[in-house]
Amino acid sequence: MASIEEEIKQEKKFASEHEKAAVNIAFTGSWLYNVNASRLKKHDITPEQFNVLRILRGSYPKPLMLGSVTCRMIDKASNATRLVEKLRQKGYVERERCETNRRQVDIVITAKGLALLTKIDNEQEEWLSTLKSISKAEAQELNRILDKLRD
Amino acid sequence: MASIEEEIKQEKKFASEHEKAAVNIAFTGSWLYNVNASRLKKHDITPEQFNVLRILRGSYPKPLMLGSVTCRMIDKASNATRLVEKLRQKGYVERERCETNRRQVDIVITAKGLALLTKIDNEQEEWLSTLKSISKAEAQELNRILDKLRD
DNA sequence: TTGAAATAGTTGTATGGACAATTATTGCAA
DNA sequence: TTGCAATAATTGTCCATACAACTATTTCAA
Repeated sequence: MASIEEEIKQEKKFASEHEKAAVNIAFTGSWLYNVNASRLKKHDITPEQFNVLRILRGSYPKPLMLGSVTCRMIDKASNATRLVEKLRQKGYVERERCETNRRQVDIVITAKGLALLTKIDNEQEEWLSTLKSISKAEAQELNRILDKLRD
Repeated sequence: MASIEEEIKQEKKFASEHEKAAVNIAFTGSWLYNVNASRLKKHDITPEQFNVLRILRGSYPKPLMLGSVTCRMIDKASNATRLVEKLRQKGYVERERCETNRRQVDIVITAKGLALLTKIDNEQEEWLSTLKSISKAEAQELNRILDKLRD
């Protein structure tokens, strides 16, 4: 097992378990992101775009306004506009100005977007196997501690 | 406590604890990054630049070649060149072509860079308090599980 | 000895995130 | 009623990452 100290070739010990945990979360998050990005790459889609598509599938066939997409995103950002525009150019989503409140923009996933997600679903097992070095109980404990950490 | 489902306003349950853990790591990592970025902002430095400076302090007064900086970084990237250049412009590091192997570039932290880190060290307690909602034992367990996950 | 392979770093382009300024629309209170 | 504040989205700028192409230097084997 490669400890976090070995991974970042750190000579000195961390000052505390808490500081080590902060680095470990960042490092593991980055590692996980790259594994995910590489499996999505063959579908010509980024993890961020994939995340937005899954959010839209969650509300399908009801559209979501842009702000609702943003607040469900893993990385809250102000550039949902640009992410959605990329997905629109690829034909995975459609945008329409909301008629009842013309400030809003309604976004809905297309049949092509749904088909892409279905295709990726079929590879889900392979992707999840990346995480199988920990047990279900350990995954539960991990989730519990991370939720508590953000308190 | 805000569970990860609440944080991303997910109606459906995750298919598995493992999938939930993957999202939880990404979400918590992003949250932690933003807390860190905001405390470093008053020093006009980014978390990535801060990380590079700490790496250079770790080897001070011995310089590190660029490749050694890269392999110690949390986010391995190919743009250590540009990160170091930003730090050089701010006067925090110096670069010099290595005389024994002219392909390499030696990088060393300056007195100004060391002084900046000392100043930030003094705020370390405040930053670490962000993580204090979990106990030391929980931090240890978290580190154990994350190390195992990357196996 | 010499030229191909390996090593170390740099640079261009695309993607995404942070933040601030701006536009358009709606709501509301004096 | 009107004009100011709030809401929703867009846009510009900067920083960072991913990846590929490229330069310079060193190594090594035919």
